[in-house]
Amino acid sequence: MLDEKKRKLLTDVGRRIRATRKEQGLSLQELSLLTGISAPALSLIETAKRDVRLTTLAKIASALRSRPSAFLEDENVGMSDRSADSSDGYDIGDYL
Amino acid sequence: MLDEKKRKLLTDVGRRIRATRKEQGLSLQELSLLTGISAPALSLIETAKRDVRLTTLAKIASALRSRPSAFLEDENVGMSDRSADSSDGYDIGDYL
DNA sequence: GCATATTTTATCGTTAAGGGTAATTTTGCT
DNA sequence: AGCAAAATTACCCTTAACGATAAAATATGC
Repeated sequence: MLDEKKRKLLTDVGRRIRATRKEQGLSLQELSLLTGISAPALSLIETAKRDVRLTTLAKIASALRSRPSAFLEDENVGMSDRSADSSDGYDIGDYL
Repeated sequence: MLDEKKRKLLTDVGRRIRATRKEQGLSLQELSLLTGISAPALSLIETAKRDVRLTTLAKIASALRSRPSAFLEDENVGMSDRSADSSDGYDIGDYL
């Protein structure tokens, strides 16, 4: 799974996390110490190879003194109506 | 895990999801069809018994024609024990 | 160039997310 | 009150997140 939309979401989040971490001059190891999340796991998250859980995102946001929603801010408001096919669910608006 | 802070985060998110769903007059089954997420799973999420993944949150947000960050809007910054080097501004101590 | 730090990747193990189903509880409505 | 719809809970199952470690790749500096 990890189709196009999911990829984009995770890519965006990962990119923002990395940008924030870099801004603060932190290495993955240092962020690992701050969050309790292993450096390899952080790498996977930042490179969009892992579908992070909410509490994990919260830990990262916290360590970076930010908010979880700060990494999610895209203004893709659901535009279309929602009639899904329910095969694998989703997509409704195709948010992009 | 699932300590106090995580609980609060998940409780907040679940409460907001439920509120949004109710506003739109949807049952868990209906939302299940829209999202592809099973009704039991949705129930667990809304009642803060499950640590939802990002893409799952995105599916729900999409079905509710909302944004993932809409469910996360909290002002809790920093549960961290990060030494305050405040390179960027706000240093809220921690939330809760 | 070489040495070093940082990051990525690869395994392995544990734990939990998520679907499915069924049973149970709760809510709503007449 | 009862009945139906909705929601919760409890299983089982598969898959993936996450930590740990080590190894490999990729910067970064000397």
